[in-house]
Amino acid sequence: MRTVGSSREVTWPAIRQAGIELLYRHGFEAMNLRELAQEAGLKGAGSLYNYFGSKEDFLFRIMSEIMEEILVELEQNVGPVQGEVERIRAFVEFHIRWHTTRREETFISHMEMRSLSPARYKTYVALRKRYESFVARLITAGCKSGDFSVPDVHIFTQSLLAMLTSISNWYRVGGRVSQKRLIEIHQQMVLAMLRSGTADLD
Amino acid sequence: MRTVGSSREVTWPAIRQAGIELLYRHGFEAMNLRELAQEAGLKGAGSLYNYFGSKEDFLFRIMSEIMEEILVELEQNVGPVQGEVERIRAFVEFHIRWHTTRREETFISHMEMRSLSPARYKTYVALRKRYESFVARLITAGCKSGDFSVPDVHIFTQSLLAMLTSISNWYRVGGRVSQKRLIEIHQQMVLAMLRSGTADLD
Amino acid sequence: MRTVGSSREVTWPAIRQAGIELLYRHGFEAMNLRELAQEAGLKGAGSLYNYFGSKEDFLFRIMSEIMEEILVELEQNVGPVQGEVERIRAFVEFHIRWHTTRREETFISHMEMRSLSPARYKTYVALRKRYESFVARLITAGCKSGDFSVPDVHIFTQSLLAMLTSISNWYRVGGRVSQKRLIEIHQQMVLAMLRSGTADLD
Amino acid sequence: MRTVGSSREVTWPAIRQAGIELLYRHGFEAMNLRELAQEAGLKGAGSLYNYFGSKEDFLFRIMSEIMEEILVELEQNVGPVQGEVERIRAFVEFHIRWHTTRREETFISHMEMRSLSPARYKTYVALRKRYESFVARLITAGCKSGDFSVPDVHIFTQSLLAMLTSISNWYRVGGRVSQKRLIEIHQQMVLAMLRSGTADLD
DNA sequence: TATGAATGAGACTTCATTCAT
DNA sequence: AATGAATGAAGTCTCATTCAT
Repeated sequence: MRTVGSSREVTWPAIRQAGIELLYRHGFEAMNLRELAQEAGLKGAGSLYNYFGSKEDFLFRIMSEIMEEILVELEQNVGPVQGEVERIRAFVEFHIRWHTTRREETFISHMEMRSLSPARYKTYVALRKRYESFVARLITAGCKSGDFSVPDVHIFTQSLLAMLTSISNWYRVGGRVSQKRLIEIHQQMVLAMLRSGTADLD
Repeated sequence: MRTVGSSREVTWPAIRQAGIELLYRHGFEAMNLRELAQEAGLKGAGSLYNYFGSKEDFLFRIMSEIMEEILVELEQNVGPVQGEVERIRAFVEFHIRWHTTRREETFISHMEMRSLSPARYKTYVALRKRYESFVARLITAGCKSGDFSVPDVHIFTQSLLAMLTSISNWYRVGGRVSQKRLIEIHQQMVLAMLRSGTADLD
Repeated sequence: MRTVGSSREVTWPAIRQAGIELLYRHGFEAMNLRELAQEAGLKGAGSLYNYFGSKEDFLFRIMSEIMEEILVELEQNVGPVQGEVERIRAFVEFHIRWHTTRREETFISHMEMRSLSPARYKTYVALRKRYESFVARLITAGCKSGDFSVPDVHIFTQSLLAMLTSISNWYRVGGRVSQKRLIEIHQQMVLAMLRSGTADLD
Repeated sequence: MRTVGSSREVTWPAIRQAGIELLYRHGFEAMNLRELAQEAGLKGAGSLYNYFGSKEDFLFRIMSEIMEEILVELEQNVGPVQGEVERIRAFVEFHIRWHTTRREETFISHMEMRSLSPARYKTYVALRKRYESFVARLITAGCKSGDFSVPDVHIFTQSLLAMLTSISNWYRVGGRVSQKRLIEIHQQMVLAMLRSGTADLD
């Protein structure tokens, strides 16, 4: 007898949530589907195959959903803001907020790319590039408007994202620094960096 | 028939080199000892156990050796330099140089921590902390001397290292940007960041 | 393609039977799970892990089931008999019959105790003690009733059981001596022993 | 550099002693040569092969030496005694004394026969048969002289030896019963058994 | 005769995946 | 859509044995 109410709309979210937890704790290679099934409330790993075609397919779905979600939220949070300085401030806030609130997802997104098959890797990288491009365009715009001045937009974008994303590695809710202050500090640092040199607008 | 002259002084370095390569390509969980043995010039995986007690012990040795090496080189390259500004410039250069030259080691050091047992994890983190402390002390000194001014030394250190380390993710020798220019750009960026706010000298 | 109808009720008995055979022929350390799987009608040793958690757990289950079985049969065969002399005769018959009919089980039960983990060893010894206690109580009762007279009940019990159990080492069905005669001879010997000295009824 | 004084006359006894200990503790299949080497004061298992040709050969040597020793002592202790009743008393004393004093050797001799190759098994069984024959002849002589009367000399011999040997399983020096009393009790029990029925002198 | 290291075989165990029910 | 069981492949690790030094 199966649990009442089990169905696609109930089971997949349970798998998804358990999956993120397990991917975060053990990593893709080290996690196993038996445990995933159990944590998702299923008795046997076989049932999972009603929801994905293979373990790697599962990983890809999790990672894609996360990426799509952040893209939607990025647009919602930063899209409407006017003025390059305000936009970059909004971006820093959004990025830090997301990556500290959803540490597990952040971690997975970065760590598990290597476990994707070449085809899915490409697809995923394309998705992620849309995020990076958003930032790169923002900076380029700021350079054109004269608000920013950086030596190399691409390098800058990479370094900026690495710096902001890395916060999730050490930040703990309820720690020495509040999220609000964390954001302020980084807004300040980023703006300083954004005036560090001559832009090349290639 | 075994290779003449094979012995501890020859075999361990071979294992180490092959190990770094495999850890980089596949990750700890996905790599396997048969392949490691083969790439190290051994016929069977069993022979490896003359050099470590378990797969995880192998990982720990590799990671520790890398960390110890970088600590020695850090001291050699930055230790003698005088003046905080020059020291930070030397550090940026050293860090970028090491992490772009030894991309595989860098990658491993960051990705595979999670595969260490709790005890070894602790030991390794302590080793790594010595590197971070070096940088934190440098920045603190600069703040005291008035050369630098940052909102929070600890946060700054973390973000700085993440930014610089991340270069190894995308930098390719022979790419659009020379190593020399890469270093200059980041020295400039870092110095800008280092004047981004009021220091707290806790 | 797997055999239709295979399921827990079919497979475990097959494993059990094959297991007893292999434990008898090779001993616990020398037997291997590949062969066990094959003899039980399974393709790979991995399948066995649906039925036990480890090789040692397998041993424990086999040994426990045997012990539980003999305890049930002891009760059925000797329990109802009245009068100490008749009871001891019934016991000798039952013990010899069981141990010569089920030589493999007997052998395993004695030889493989050493391969149990300390915890399981303890559990198993407790089970076995129930058998020994049954005999010890029988002899004690006989001493009290004046039918028997032995120097030391505990020592006597141990030696008696060793003697009777050892029959399975050399007895072969269809040999020089019939099972019936074997039983008679030992009943006679045991009764002689049971009148060999002054009882201590501690 | 090897330990001074290491030589055949020193090393083999060390191996022998360590071997008996390990065979007793772990059993033949479960013991391993690395540990044996170490406990014998050698650094590597390779050295052992100066003293035996294979692990099984090692086992055979240990077991044979033990058997030969007990045969010599049997002759020394029981051979000179006159009169069947006195001889059987002497035998019971000797057997119990040997098997309780040298518990490890006793245990090994019984448990590890199964690990011998067929050829060595045969050789070893022949050796052991000499011991059993000694006892069988003693009983036969007693039956002829009218001192004893047993239903079946062969069965009796087997059961007698099993009973006496089993003492080593539970007897502990310093326990409830002294060795002296243990011997007396069994002498009494054995003599009772020896008058339990009509001898067949086949 | 001892040592250190290599070999090769094999062991237990785990796991993604499949499939009848 | 879930379950229980089987499959097959692979992985880590152990160990007797060999051999150059």
